[in-house]
Amino acid sequence: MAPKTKKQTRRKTERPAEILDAAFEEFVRNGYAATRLEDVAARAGVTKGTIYFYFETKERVFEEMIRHTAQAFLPDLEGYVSGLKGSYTARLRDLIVFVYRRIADDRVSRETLRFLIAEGTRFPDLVDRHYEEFVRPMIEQFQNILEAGVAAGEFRASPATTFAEIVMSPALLLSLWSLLFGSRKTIDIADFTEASIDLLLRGLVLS
Amino acid sequence: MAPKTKKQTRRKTERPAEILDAAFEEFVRNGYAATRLEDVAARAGVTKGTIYFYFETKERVFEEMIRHTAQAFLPDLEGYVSGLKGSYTARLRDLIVFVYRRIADDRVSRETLRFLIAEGTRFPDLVDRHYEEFVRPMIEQFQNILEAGVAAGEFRASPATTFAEIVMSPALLLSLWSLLFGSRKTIDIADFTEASIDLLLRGLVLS
Amino acid sequence: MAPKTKKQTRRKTERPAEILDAAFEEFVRNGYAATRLEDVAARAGVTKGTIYFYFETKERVFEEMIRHTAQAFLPDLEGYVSGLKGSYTARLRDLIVFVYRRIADDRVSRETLRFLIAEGTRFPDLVDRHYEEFVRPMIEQFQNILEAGVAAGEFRASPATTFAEIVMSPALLLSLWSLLFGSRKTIDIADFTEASIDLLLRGLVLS
Amino acid sequence: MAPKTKKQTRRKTERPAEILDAAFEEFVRNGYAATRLEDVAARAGVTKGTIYFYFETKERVFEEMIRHTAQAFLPDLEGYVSGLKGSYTARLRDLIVFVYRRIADDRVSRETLRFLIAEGTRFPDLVDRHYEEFVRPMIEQFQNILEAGVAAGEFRASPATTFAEIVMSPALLLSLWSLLFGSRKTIDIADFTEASIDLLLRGLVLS
DNA sequence: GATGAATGAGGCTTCATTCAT
DNA sequence: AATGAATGAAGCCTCATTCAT
Repeated sequence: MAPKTKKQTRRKTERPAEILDAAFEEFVRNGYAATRLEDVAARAGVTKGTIYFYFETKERVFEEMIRHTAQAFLPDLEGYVSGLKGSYTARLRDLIVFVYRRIADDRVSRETLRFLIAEGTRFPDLVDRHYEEFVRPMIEQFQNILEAGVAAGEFRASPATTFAEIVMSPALLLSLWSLLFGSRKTIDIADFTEASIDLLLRGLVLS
Repeated sequence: MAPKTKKQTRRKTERPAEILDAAFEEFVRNGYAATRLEDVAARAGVTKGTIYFYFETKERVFEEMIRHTAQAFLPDLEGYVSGLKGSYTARLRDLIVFVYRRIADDRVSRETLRFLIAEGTRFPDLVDRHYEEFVRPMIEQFQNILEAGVAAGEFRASPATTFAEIVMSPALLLSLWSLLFGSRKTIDIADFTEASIDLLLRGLVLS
Repeated sequence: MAPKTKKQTRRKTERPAEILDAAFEEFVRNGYAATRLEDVAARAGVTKGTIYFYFETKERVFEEMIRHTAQAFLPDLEGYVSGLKGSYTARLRDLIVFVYRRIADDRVSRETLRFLIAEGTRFPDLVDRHYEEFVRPMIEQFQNILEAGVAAGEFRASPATTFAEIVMSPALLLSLWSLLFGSRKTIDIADFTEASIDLLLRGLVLS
Repeated sequence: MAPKTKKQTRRKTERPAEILDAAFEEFVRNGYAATRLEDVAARAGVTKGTIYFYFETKERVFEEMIRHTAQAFLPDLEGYVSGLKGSYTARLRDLIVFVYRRIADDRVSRETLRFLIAEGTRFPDLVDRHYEEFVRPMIEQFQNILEAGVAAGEFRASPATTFAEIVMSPALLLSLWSLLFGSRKTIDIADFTEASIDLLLRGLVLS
């Protein structure tokens, strides 16, 4: 096993990921239509042709890029949830902080949201896939805690406990705020999160 | 003034608006980059050249279209707010219903949000303009009610009263939901709104 | 009626034909695949874009080019045949000379045959169209004369009189010869035609 | 020599022929320009690189393919002719049947003709080579019989006896017919051949 | 001998924009 | 005001060819 073989093998294996990483950056910079595959190639350190060796079309690059950057959130989420302890109030608070950080703070998640909103009409399968792998699991986790909290007599059985989406909505606002205004107008994420949690728990928890 | 002249005059005056309406539909259908000015022209019942008589570039058409469709929200909002009566709780509830309908239910607002998210990087002025004309006034109105409610001893002086954006976040979620999933996955807007209001007021109002 | 208007109108009308004429020359020079539309444009004195204003694709240019160059043979043939006089032997001879000249001598017909052979698999409709407009009428005219000649007792009722195609075959050989060998190997068309006619009539005519 | 070695050796020797056979099929299917060497490779069960081990360029593959498929006609022809017996009329008839079958009936000959017509301008050497190895020998054989028949007093000394090509022309028509119309329009080869022979001999043979 | 990853020139096609009428 | 023919820059994609392994 000469190192040479190893190097090339690694190359062949890593190339697609390198290309998709470069694609992410270029698509972020210019949007789907205004991005030239040649620039993606240049950023990845290859030439146009190489991209077409791994991906059939520009659309395919985009789709795979979304898939690529979206990987491995589910395990994180489930791992985190299974580690939650304490009262349901505490668990809800912790999960909110965890999820808000992911949605509002993480550049990749944020820009992926932009892609899905901007190009979702052209790539409905991507959106649905994202729903299954991101949105639904997240909502279900919140739902679980809400229902368990209600069952445990910790939370009030309000209509809001059937709309776990509500709990996520301030995080979405933060994400959109960042997408729209970038650094021109900022919201203090920590304070905003705290305020949201405060409001939420006051509305939920039985006094 | 023969009727012909009159009609033609009206035509001349309406042309730009007709073009912008057509542009809105085409940009919705395809997104900014994938929309061809020729299709806009066809939909408006004119030819490409005519568009260039009224607008300098495709970018200009897009910008004017955003302005055009966004007009006349401010007066509505201020008119509505000035008509609010009763307790601050009641006023807040009424304003939320009014605003949610606008943000979540109105196709034009929704698609404008998509445009701003998708193309905001390319048109930061548009976004900022929108902030001034939509987002800030809305937030201020909520802020006013929240502060007045606190001052009146109706609302708790929670951190949330300094983040009026939170109040709008469920509406944004509804809007995004619709942009992403269209008719594939729906949330009952009325129920969702009620649940949001319920949660919010429980969190805010002093018992 | 300013001459300017006239000029432009004429332009608009003539452009397609000019492009197709240029296309014929370029396709002859390089074949279908190796011809660049840009060269066609240059030869026609326009730019690439103009071609796409009039024709959807390169394939369409090719198809229309074939149609364009093929026009107006049918009228010639029928006109010629209706003018034929004398014995059927004489008529047959005259028609052979007329048709051979067309098939073997005319560069456009010859190169069209090459196009059809080379690209016929890709454009079967073109081939079938050509059969209907060229081959079948020609055969029918020969068939008519052969049958009339037999009926009149001038020709022998041989199996060949049911295969009028045979009569055309020496012309095809001449055409192919020219397509294959160009000026490298030549056959004296007049002599060859005479020899063919001589052989044919000896085989057909009742002594 | 283990059987493995033997097999591999045989492989090595046969590879070029296998590639050329595959090339023939692909070139038939798509024409020269539209055929991708990768498809040739796939059909031959090798990879692109292998083709370049045996052939320098795509042009070379094409040229060699033509040579490869064209091999071994000359021996057949000469063998057949040397076996002919009987009157010159009978010999001519037999040779016509033999040659017609080859030209009109054999798929390889037919498609080779298509290649030569389609790409002959780009590969004049191929055409000339074909002339020397196919066309000229064939014509000479006919010429020989015609001249011998005239000398023997069997055939009339008509101008046609100096144009042996005429004798081959119905076969060419059959071949072209098949190339152009494939199975869409068919001519009964046997009947057509009989009719041609009948006509020809009536025109040639002294009564 | 054979592989297949990588290259890059080249062509088709699109479309924003211009301008003579 | 409006038309629509014409332009030409630009980008996607193909594929013959190379070469390290």
